[in-house]
Amino acid sequence: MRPTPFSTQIQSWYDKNKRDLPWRNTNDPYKIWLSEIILQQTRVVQGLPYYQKFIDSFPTVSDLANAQEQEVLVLWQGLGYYSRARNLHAAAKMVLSEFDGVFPTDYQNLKKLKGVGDYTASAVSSFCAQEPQAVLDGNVFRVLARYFNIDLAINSTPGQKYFKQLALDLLDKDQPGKHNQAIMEFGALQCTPKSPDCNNCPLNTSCLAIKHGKTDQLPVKHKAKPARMRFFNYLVKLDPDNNTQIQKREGPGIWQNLYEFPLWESDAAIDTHEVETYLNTHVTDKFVNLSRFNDKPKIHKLSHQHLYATFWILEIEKPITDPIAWQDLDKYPMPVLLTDFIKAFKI
DNA sequence: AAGTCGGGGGA
DNA sequence: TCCCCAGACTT
Repeated sequence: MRPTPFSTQIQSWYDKNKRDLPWRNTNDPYKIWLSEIILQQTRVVQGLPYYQKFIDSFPTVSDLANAQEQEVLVLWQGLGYYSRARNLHAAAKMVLSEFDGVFPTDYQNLKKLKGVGDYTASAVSSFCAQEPQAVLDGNVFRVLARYFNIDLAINSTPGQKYFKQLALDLLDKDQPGKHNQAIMEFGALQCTPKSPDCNNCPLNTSCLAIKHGKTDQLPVKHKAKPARMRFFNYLVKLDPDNNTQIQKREGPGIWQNLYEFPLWESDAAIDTHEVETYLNTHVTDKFVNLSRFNDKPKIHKLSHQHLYATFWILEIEKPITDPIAWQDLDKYPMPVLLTDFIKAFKI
């Protein structure tokens, strides 16, 4: 079957404008999958160094499966959405246990892997096995919404169904992998979210958003509810040997399986006196000095939470019972809020 | 169907 | 400041 004019033009644009990215120079489904997990909700420039680190540390899916989760999380540190890293590791183990170490390339089996949803299964199966599956990511939503002037919300159920069918109708079944990569690259480089370069676009004569002057209003997306505020008081203990104490964050919630200093979450900003009261009733270590590291709360913004963090330095009288040497902190995966503090704090 | 899960960067 | 980024999972 002949590709649609849309696909032909997109692929022609792709031939001239595609970036040279490392995961485009391989057919190894393990590497393709790894790149797709890293790139979920993540810009290429941000994900690129992480991809290289993972390939260097774990050249094969067996290497990844045999690692400790903590190693994987340390490598993932700073990239966010840490469930991706936990699921990545679990999926690698599944490949060994359920697929005899052979990474699947078909949609149905890919979808069984933890962390692999419709997008990633479509991407890997179309790239590696030329399976006729249409990808639907933020780029594709934007390109299709504009080119066909569709105002269904991309984060509504009717919108998802409509765009999925449209993407499938447009797919070049003979070259689904190239088609999918082309439309995503087109969205990333040409049909950008803000101020797209429509004057220099090969589709500008047939684009319905341009025709109706609605390019800057598409795609339509329902707004997220505003973030909630949280107040984190980190108790940074230092004993006479310059050892400190950290603990693993258990689920549910943010930063599962990452480490942090002992945390007191309060329902408002706290002053020194209130911290002293808290310490006297909740912390058994005797401290010889208490000081506040940051005068104003450090604001750390996540998608759905705004964290107001204060670091309290506690000089402890006796050696800590479960000590961590300060210089060993980098062996533990931690959120950026804490690695920034550790970087700034000099003993 | 709505909420949750990070962090960074562009305008 | 707001929005988006090669989405997936839970409730």
